[in-house]
Amino acid sequence: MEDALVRARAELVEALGQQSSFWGVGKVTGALFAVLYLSAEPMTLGDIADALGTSKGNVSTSIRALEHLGMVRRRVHPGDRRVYFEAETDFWEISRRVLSRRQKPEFDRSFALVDQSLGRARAAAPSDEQRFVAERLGSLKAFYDELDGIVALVLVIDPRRLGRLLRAAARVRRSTRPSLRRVPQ
Amino acid sequence: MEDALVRARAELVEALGQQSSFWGVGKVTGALFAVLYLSAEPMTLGDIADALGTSKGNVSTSIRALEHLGMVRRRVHPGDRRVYFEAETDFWEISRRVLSRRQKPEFDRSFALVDQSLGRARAAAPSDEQRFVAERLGSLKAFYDELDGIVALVLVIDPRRLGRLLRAAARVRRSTRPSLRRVPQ
DNA sequence: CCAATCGTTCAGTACGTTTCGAACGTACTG
DNA sequence: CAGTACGTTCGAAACGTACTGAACGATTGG
Repeated sequence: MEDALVRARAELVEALGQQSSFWGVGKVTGALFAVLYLSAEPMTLGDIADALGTSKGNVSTSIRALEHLGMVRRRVHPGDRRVYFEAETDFWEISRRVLSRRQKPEFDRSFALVDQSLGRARAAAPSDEQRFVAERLGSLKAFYDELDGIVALVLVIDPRRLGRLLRAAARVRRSTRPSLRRVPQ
Repeated sequence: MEDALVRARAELVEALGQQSSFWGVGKVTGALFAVLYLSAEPMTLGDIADALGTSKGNVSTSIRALEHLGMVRRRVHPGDRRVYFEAETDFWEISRRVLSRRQKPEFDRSFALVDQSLGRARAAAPSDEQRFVAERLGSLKAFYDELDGIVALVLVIDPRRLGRLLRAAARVRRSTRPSLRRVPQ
């Protein structure tokens, strides 16, 4: 029965719709991507609106967000004034872009604030209180520094290399500290 | 002037309050943690409410969320019926817990849905359409698989080892493909 | 040049989430 | 046994965000 395909589609649409907040986008936006991703042919804005059961206006707005994240491409056929949309299929590339365009700036802002706060605390008049606050802020900054380095690296490194690297690291760790191996349920 | 310390505190409170949504908690919750983190002594619920300029009820709710994430500990002194709260200071430990208790389950649910969807698509009656959908879902699942492996690893691995590892990987990459080195602004 | 079709915009609205604050239960004090 | 000092709970309000639907400009074909 062809019905199975329909259900498969519907389920992915729901799945991506649900975890849309993870990417930092609206529910419709996630579902929209799912629809495009599972469509063999590029779709027009009206097609998508129908498939999602929502308004064209909504789709227009959502799709712009996806374009901005590099998750959707726009394609125009000569002699056809409709605009066709199709999904980007390289998820590692998508992740990189989402990370760098959405998460990273936010992270950087926060980082700068912590830095500034630390500077202020260090400049304050010496006291037990001052030393305590400065030390805590120092620890926090150190953490942010490391995290920042990791994120920056993930943005540059090849995902397959990353996978291999981590697997290798895991092997070393397992053989070093076997007590931490996961207990089979 | 002692004022600098006060401002340093206020700035961190604001910083963590702002990026609170990153951890998946409310604004007050992030600010609350900042207050506790910069307090030399453990604080009672009333203290915190005063410091934040919010209600005790609000703090009570928020602090429970932080406890559940392992970001705050509760401590009772014998002969004092007040409850004191103090911040967890090991951020790597915190990250691990937040990741495993909040992000991971959500991720797993989504993962299962994709898996199920793929199963359904593969079971559907063969056709061009069916092959296309099955292939796309297969790619998505492969991506999720890799991602899942990475997350699982990060949850187990020692952060310092991770940092060293990534730095090493970056060095290799830089020397291999110097053209990708970042252009100094 | 008109009608139809397409994507975009925006003000209004519906919805979910966060926050407040009063009421409550409990445990200690005198 | 009051009275007080806690932390908790919960309904109501405030708030922000996502969505709707009509109006609009642009483009194309008749």
